[in-house]
Amino acid sequence: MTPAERREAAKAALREQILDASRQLFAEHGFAQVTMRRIAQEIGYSATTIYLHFPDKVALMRELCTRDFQALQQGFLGALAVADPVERIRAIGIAYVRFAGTHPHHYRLMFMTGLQDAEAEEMVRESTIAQGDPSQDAYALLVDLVRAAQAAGRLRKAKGDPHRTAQVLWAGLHGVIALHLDKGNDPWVPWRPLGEQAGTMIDVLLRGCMTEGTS
Amino acid sequence: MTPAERREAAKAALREQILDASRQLFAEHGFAQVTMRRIAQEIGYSATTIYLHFPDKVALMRELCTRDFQALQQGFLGALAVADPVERIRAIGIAYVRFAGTHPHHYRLMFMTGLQDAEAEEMVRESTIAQGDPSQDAYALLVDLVRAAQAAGRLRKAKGDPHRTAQVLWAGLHGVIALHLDKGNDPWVPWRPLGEQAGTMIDVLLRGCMTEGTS
DNA sequence: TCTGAAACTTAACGTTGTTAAGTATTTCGT
DNA sequence: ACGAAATACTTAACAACGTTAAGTTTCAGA
Repeated sequence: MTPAERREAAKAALREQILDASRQLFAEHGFAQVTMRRIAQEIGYSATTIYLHFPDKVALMRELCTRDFQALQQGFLGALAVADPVERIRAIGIAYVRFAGTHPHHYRLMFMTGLQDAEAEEMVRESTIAQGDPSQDAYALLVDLVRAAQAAGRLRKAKGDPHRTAQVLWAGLHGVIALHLDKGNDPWVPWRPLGEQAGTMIDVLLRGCMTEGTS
Repeated sequence: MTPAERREAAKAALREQILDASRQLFAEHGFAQVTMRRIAQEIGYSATTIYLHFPDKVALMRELCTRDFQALQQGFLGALAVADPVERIRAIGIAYVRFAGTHPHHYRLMFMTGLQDAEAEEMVRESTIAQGDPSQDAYALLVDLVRAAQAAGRLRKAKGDPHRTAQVLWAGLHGVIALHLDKGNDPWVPWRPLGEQAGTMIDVLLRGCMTEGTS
């Protein structure tokens, strides 16, 4: 291994170390509560070293998000084995909620962080995920499943647009999760456990989207 | 008017001025983007003056939230005129989404701000709104409407718990709104306009909750 | 008119993300 | 193997933030 390679490998390793420390800290305390200096302390370097590997704190978060999208995608793979088109969608939904319940801070990072418009565009452009490819793009996968269920005559064709149905399904589950994370401890409302509430949501959504008498 | 009264009136007026300036700035730029110094500049006082009227920035936000809850409640009043139990729920939902679309930053402040557990408890305890009274508590109102629709045989009784159905309806709409606010500019997903998407959501949710053949 | 409290301001603290400048350390051409 | 240049990393610092302490003005009540 030439010295140049060795140097580059060490650099990549440190970059990975930064990502690992950040992931753990963000997951434990939340994005805003974690400072650059705290991350630096965790890896035994000074805070400014992080800026040799990432342009700023948001970029660090973005990289974690991109990777976590892929982890979420992995969680979907098991659900794809289900044969029935509607039950397959239900299984995907349950996997989605399970991910959110297991990694609440990751979920918040990925879906509840209002990044600016420019950042969002940049994120898509820079991303290594192939948009539209169902094996890599979770949203495209959901649209595909909806399309299949509609083709099988199990789901209604909402104005011929599978996106409409896919987005309703996604938004419904997101609503349950988001309220749970943001207001779950609000004593004003008698919340039920996340899994239970999400189960009810999936039931209602699917029933609302299904054709008559095919359940 | 005694001088003491005059002083107290002036103090209350300034307090109101702070609230007005904060509301407008928060609504335009968002909570985190507005600084205490910026608010102070707007009202022509120094930043520390605000602390003579509010303990901290979060308390300022809380006061605005409490008032906005009441404004939202007002928006519901018109919808209550609808006779049909199910259509009344639909009208309430539309009013809710309209509020979110008209005051996105207010909505974010009210429903997408993860306040700490202690703060949430304190907020309920300090609140002047009577919890459980449908004329003041929007959630209690929704539960009441669900109960009525169930009693009329139009909505299914989900395990005998109206909270379950109410929370599903709320979470569904919240999901549409939250995704719209946080990810609405994400070019990854072909989003539809908020009103349209929310309309689809209400249709699906109500259909999923209704008893057979009563639409 | 004097006194004391209330209203308000300036100065400052500690913390944040981030940048500038400086110091080792290491690689590479000769 | 030695000096130059690039690389890795650190310390010091900046501007901005929420917030607190201390000081100054204003003004009602005796």
